[in-house]
Amino acid sequence: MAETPTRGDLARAEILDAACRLFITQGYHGTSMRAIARAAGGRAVAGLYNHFSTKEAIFIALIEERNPYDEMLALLEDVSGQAQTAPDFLRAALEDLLTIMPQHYDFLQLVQIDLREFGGRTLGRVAETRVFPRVLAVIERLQGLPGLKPLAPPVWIRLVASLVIGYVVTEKLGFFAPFRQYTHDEWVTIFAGTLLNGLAAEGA
Amino acid sequence: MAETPTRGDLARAEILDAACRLFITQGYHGTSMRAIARAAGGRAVAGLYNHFSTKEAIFIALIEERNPYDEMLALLEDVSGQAQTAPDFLRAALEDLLTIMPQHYDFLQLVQIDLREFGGRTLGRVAETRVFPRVLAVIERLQGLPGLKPLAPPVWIRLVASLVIGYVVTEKLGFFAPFRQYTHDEWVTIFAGTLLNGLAAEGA
DNA sequence: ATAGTATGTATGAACGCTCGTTCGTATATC
DNA sequence: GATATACGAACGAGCGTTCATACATACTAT
Repeated sequence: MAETPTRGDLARAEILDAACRLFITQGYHGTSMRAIARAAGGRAVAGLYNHFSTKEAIFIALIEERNPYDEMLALLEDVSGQAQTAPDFLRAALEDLLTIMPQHYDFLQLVQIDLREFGGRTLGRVAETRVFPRVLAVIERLQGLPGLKPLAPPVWIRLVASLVIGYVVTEKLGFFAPFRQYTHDEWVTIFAGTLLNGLAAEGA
Repeated sequence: MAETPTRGDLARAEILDAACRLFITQGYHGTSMRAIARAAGGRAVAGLYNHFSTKEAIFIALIEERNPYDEMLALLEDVSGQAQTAPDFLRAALEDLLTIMPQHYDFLQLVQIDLREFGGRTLGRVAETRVFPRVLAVIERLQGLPGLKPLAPPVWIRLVASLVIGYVVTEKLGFFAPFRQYTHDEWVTIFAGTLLNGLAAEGA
């Protein structure tokens, strides 16, 4: 395996790269096949159809082949196996996810496009078959750890998802705020530090 | 004032309602003028141009006329005037924002569309002139309150924004999770309760 | 009160353009 | 010579927008 890529493989990848860039900045319906062809090395439109049967097939390929779920789930499972208390788990998981997330910014944008313009159909297929089962297993293990308030398990996945998604979206919104951008370390401080410890320790 | 609305006013509002609905579910470029006309009482396309000069003008009108900034800023300023400590402020502000936010779900969706398909131009104009000055004033007042960790002021607006946005987006994502939806009270418990108090009190 | 008129609001048909896709064919690659 | 990949040209369909025109409403002059 790891065969040397054929000319077609390279073309396919170049098309996916270009399409991803355009989908993210213009949306799916705002991106034309001609624009993709132009951005993928100035090709002709017709050539795209040697690699993808339709425009939607390009989008589906991006969601299915370029998602970070395997990497993220592996880390989550690793953390869940090591943490001794629920707060430990949450803090470690946040640290890991906040590290991985920015490396897959493109995919998160694609997710939002799928939600907006396809009602989430594309992501839904991937999540239901490949992601949720493993997340549920992690939550189950988490149930046995001390330091967990009596909240239903889904709260945890939503809590983490909310923080991480908020982090990413806010970074984007930050464009409008006349403030400097914050570093990764500052974000970890804010979420896992200030939020979980400092504030409440001093609060009412 | 408060004149009785003319036939044109009613038509205009009906068009905006229909356009908002379609933009949210299909995106800006995924929504056609004909689809808007059809959804706005089965009108003819040409009639839309008696009320809006272009398709983009409809979107701009939605962002400019149907944003909740005045209401939200008034509440934020009210809370900031009453709170005696920074944690008090954060908790009260969260409670208020989580109450208001779901009532303006549509607008938050429009914001995301503007970010995606227009690079945020539309929202940017509104935010810079009408929103940021007032937010900065609140942050300034907050600086004088006890219980505030030595973080730069922008952290606070980002923190709140992150939580609120995450909450809204996660509610949307919840569609894919095989869990029940959570009530407003449960969310307040999770954010202002568990997050700020319970967890850290039991954590390391 | 009535007739006439200006104004606001609606319409169907059409224009030029771009869209996603297909076709026939040419050029690489093996 | 077979197969994979590329191309230019063309298709029908749908797009945003405009135009000429008709109906509804409100105001003015009689």
